[in-house]
Amino acid sequence: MKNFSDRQGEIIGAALGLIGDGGIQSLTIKNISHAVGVSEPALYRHFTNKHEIIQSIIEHYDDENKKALKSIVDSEMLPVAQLESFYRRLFTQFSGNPALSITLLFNEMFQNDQKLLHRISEIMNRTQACIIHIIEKGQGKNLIRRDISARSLSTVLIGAVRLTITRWRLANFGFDLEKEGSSLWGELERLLKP
Amino acid sequence: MKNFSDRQGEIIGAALGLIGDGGIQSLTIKNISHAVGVSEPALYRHFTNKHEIIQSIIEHYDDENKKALKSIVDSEMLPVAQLESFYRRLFTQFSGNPALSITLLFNEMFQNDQKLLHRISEIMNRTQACIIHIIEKGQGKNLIRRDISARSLSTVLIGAVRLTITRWRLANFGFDLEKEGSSLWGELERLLKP
Amino acid sequence: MKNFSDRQGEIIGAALGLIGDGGIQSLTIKNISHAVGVSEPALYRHFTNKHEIIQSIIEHYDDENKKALKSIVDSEMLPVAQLESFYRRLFTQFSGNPALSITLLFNEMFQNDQKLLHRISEIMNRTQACIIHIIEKGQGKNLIRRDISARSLSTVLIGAVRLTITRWRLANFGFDLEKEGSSLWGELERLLKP
Amino acid sequence: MKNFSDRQGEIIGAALGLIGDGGIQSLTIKNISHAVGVSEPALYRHFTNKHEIIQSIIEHYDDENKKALKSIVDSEMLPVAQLESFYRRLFTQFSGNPALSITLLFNEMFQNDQKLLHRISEIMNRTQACIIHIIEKGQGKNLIRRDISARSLSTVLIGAVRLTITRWRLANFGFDLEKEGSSLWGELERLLKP
DNA sequence: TATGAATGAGGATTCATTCAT
DNA sequence: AATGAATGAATCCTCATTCAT
Repeated sequence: MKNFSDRQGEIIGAALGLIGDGGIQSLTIKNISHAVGVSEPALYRHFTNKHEIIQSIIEHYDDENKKALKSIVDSEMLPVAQLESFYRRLFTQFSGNPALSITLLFNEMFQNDQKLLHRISEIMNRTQACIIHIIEKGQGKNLIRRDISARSLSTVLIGAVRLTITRWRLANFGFDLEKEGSSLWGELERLLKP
Repeated sequence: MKNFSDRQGEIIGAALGLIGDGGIQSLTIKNISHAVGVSEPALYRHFTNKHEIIQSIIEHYDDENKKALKSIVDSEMLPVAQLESFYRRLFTQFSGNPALSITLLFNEMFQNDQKLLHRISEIMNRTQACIIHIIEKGQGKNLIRRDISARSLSTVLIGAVRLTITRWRLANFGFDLEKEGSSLWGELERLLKP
Repeated sequence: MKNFSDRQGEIIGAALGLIGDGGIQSLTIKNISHAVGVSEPALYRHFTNKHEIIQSIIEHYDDENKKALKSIVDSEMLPVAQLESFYRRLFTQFSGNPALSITLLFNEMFQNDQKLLHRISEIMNRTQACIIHIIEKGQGKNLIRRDISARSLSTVLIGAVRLTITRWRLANFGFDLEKEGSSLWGELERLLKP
Repeated sequence: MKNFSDRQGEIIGAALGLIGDGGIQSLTIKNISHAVGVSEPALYRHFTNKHEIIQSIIEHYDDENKKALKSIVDSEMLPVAQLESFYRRLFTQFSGNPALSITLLFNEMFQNDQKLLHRISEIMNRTQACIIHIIEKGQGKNLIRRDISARSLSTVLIGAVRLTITRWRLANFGFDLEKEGSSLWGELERLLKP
């Protein structure tokens, strides 16, 4: 859990915003420095590299993600409620900060950097492992159908979330993501029932 | 349905390969021309723009996609079999040509081009509309569960496919996509049952 | 007096038009070939070079100019009438074909080609020599003031013409050149009077 | 009245020199940067564009021109002396810095840029308006002939200057411009007399 | 901690020209 | 006589990065 300075936080925020608005193509040192309101060389006081900035974005996202997952898993809720909680958190979070939605898609962006790709893969796997764990608990208590593997159910769940958010982005954030997510959840819940 | 010349086809192929290997970042005129084996200016005989090359990639993908969808919808198969057919086609196709998998992810790549984004959105919507139509037929014949809307089921289905392929990419094409897809399908089928 | 083929004439015409519309910057092989309606390599059947095309434009202009001057000098008119005739011819000619006005300004365009520059200088000098000759005849007959050298008077005359046409170009051909020229001539005539 | 930094001044100077030597054709970013002694990208720290460089050349010229005109008009000299002063300033100035002579010919160079053309037109008109004003004052005091409009006289005057300088350029700066100008002025003065 | 100035490498694109057909 | 395809050289410009201050 790296600790970022204020300026570093600012920079990461600006970078996230830029990626959200215009894709990685618009993540240039010039754009970041403008967004932060400093000169270009100033960035090199806070990060050795453009690459380090990107890495930090991912680590930053990972931190937040880990915390949220932990708080859900550690809670006393029933498994299905935990899934719902996880599920709703995503939609609420993205609704409030559309730029964040880009994090879901990191894997497409850093194709030319094996190390980064590997890191992203790790993060995705950890999240899925967590979901699987919750589902298995639910299946153990017979609250979730057992005729389908926890793994497949997790794929269905996460896949549906990702696709919905992708469509939201493509629609230029033009529909109410939380409402859409809410109505979808009602159906997904039915899908999970034993 | 545009008709591409031989060279145009070659260029589109090379471009697809480059995107597949290194993301849009590596889709440069230089790289394309090297891949095709000609000089950079030569490309401008065949496309007026780099942008036109990108557009053509998308149109090319759209053509193939449309054909495949049509042949499935026009077939005599039962709805669930049609879904399976659509589903398997994707996995087989991508298995054979990993670079193609990039097409699923176009939406993440051309963030700074509203027109292109819109076109991609259109293509995605058409595909989903088609899936929904099949599911509704299945629901009409009581072959597919009716307690969940066709739309939600399509989201679940497509989302699961996309996520699986994404994971395959992230794993560096390191597992057998078709096998993974096959086992997932067995479970999805059970999910669809009334 | 070179003889140009039909196609060569067409090409020279197109080139003149292009220069007139957008300056030498727009005199490209591509633009010329488009204007003529043939492919780019086709031009090389008719001229060995882009340079030769430019040269031919100048020679073409020279031919026309020489003919006009000769017909005026050979006429029976009085010197002042000859001057007026020369003067009016320019304004009428340019009025009818604005693109032609560019010829007056050749000297500014081919700055990097000493040979061409020299040729243009020659043409200008010949024209002025001719005007001087006419003025001297007028001075001999006491029809034109003698307190100012024929050379200076020619400079005044030609300078006024050039400036007027330049201003017309700058005004985007937005005023009636012939009318403007006519009214100016009335005053110039008075200036020449003994 | 824009304020240029030292480097900007250097760049404008280099650009003027290049245009003077080889026309706009030789005004390339590469040439300018070489002339200044820096790399090509360095120019973009000081001007956002090649276009902005060109614009600045014109504004720079305009500044100098305005100042000179003002000092002449504000002086106590008689109108004809003012004309002479204006007239001689041009010849002296150009004599000392042949590259500057190019400014007289800007109008021929930027044919494809309507905005720039308009600006040049403005500058020319202002200068002429100033000359006309002086002449009118002279006519009011009966120091300049009244049978010819001030406007026509200004055209004659400016036209003669421009033509002389053009010829000087064409002659490769091969004659003494100031002497030539001096002798011409003697005659022009006679032309102006009532 | 910050900046103004600079740069090498590389980006897309246009140019005049050549060559096989 | 004409063309489609190709190209080396040059165009303007942007990028991430460095360095002296």
